[in-house]
Amino acid sequence: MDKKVSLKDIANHLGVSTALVSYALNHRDKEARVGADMAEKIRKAAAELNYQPNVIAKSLKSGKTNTIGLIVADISNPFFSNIARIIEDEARKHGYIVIFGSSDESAEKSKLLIDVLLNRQVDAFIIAPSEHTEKQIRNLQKRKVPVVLIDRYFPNIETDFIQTNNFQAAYQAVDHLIKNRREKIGMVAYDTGLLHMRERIEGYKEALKDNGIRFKSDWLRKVSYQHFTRDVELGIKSLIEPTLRVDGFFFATNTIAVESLKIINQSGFKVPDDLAIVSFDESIAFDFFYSPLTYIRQSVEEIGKEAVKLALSRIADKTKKPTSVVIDASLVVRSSSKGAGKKK
Amino acid sequence: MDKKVSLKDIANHLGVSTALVSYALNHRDKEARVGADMAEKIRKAAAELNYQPNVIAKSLKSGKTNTIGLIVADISNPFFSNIARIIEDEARKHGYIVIFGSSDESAEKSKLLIDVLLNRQVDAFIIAPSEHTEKQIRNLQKRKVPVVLIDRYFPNIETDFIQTNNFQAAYQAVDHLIKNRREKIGMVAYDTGLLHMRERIEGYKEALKDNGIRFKSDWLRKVSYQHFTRDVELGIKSLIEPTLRVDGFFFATNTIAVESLKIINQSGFKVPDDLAIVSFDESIAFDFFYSPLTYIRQSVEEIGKEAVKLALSRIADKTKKPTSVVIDASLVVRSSSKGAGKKK
DNA sequence: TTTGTTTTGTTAAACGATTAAGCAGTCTGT
DNA sequence: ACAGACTGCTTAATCGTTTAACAAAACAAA
Repeated sequence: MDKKVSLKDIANHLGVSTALVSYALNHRDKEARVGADMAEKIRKAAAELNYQPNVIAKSLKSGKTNTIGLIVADISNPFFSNIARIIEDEARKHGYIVIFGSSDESAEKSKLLIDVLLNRQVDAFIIAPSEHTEKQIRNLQKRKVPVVLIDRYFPNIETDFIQTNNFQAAYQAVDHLIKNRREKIGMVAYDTGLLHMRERIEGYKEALKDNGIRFKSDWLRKVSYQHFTRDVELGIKSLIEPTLRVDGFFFATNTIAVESLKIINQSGFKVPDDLAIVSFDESIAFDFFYSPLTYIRQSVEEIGKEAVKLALSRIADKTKKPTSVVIDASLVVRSSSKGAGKKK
Repeated sequence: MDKKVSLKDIANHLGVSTALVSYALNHRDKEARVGADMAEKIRKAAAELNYQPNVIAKSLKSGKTNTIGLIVADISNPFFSNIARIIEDEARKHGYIVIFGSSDESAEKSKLLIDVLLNRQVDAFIIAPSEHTEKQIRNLQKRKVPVVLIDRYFPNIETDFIQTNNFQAAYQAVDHLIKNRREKIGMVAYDTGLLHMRERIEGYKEALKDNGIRFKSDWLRKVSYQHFTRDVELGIKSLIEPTLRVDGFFFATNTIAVESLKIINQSGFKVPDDLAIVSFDESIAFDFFYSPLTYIRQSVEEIGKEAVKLALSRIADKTKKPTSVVIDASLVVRSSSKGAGKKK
């Protein structure tokens, strides 16, 4: 009961060929014309010997590993680990397992990860792509490796992707702030060319415009991944200074929001009276902020499930036209964005 | 530049045997006595053709997959996703990748996962074991599959494991509460036989005892995974009722704490004046609770790194005596446990 | 000129499965 | 009685590597 038993072991044990054993265990009795009693005998022996097929060998033969490679910015970020969990469950339902890697928003790390996973012959990639990784994605496509992008996408690459309707969500959030009587709304976003971020910014601007508020470029603060803490602090502080003195904030992600809230907490300004706040994404922190945050809820459930679905259908048909799925987000209104001034 | 190029392709391209190519690319020039210029030629060709070895084939031959299987209760739980991130980085440094699975604290799911990963021929497991999975762990050991347990362990199984010193940490936490003039301290823990939980409870009791406080069994509330929300609510509510009216809480995990804080928030009791609080683990929520929580900080960094280290060393030597690593946790004191009553 | 020693390759088996093709027997129908 | 179909199983190639064992040629030593 020590070394693993192989097909050959079963074959020897019964004095038959490995071919027969393979057919029987794969329930190919009919096509392969395996005798009924022999099939039974083989399956019984397999069970007795506790035979477990060697998936590696299977993969080598079939060229399929039943493995999905998942690349996100950081698996320890709740947004991604939540998606990872959904993807894991969904993948296993279909007999796939998930290998993951964190790119830290770095194109080089991303490339390394893709190479590693490619060598592992993953059947498909699910990627939340970092900036400047277009070439990597294109390369995968050229090699006919199924790729599904999540959370972000590249407009000039035809890929399967699934994404929240960032424009709509941002628009809705900012519109909500304005409807709650805020007029000077600051936004803190990541300094990246990635489209999802640009869409959020566009939604913000459009909502201002449609409400007759002229966008001031000082209201938009872009923070870098490298100097995140510093940039957020500087950004928030300058936005609440008398010169600008915004009365509302729209945060482009939960990480930005969490960091910003710390600064706001130190500032003495009160939410929502002095400052109204809406953030993208969720965070358990939002629930415990003294004025629970209004936030944009992306359906990680749907993103994850759809991502696996797209991946599997592309594995099944590599030539089909790319599908893009855009899902609407919902605004969860809580106290941080309550109306200010006169009107209740 | 489409289909992947194999050793054979390079061999054909140069008109040599695959063996030679293999030797050259593995830099076995010396042992295999490959001509210096030929070796050069082969390596150049490989680079030109962008040869990437097929890891699956390698694995089949070598019996090694350079893969670590990670099984935790839930990858979307920050505690585990943080560990996962460390393990991922650490594993990749050594040429390993990580496949993960979430067991949801269920022994059946755990068994399924182990079987799946076993079939994938993972070189080692890193597992945060669920209750009633002793047999599964023993089985792996019997089959000589390297296993490292993290976060929890089984006292009657000799395994490599790495764990926080739960007793010490809990003792320290509760002792701290008492030193801050709390005398009726409630504890909410998971209802599980797993030793890590029992150790936390023991630490709690011992701290009470050493401080001359007689433990009342009503103070200890065990909540099930299945009826988590309900159990927590009932537990907290009964503990703050006049009959018991505890003046301090010790929460056994961050999940319990987060859920409990919600109830406490509704209760009207104030932290730390009416109730002092210390929790195990971290949570971003703790930072934003109006009275930031004092908590026990486990070093996920150390747990993750050590887990990989133990796994690799066991892969290298399967017969060595199991190593157990116990790391001390540190108490991060903040306002939620500030002294009550007279004494500042 | 043999015999040995190096040097530089090649051959072929192996890892553990899958699967097309082949080969005896046994039936069936006319 | 004999072609053809069917049954039940085996052979052997294959996936992409690795590696032990062998071989051929060049060269040195006797």
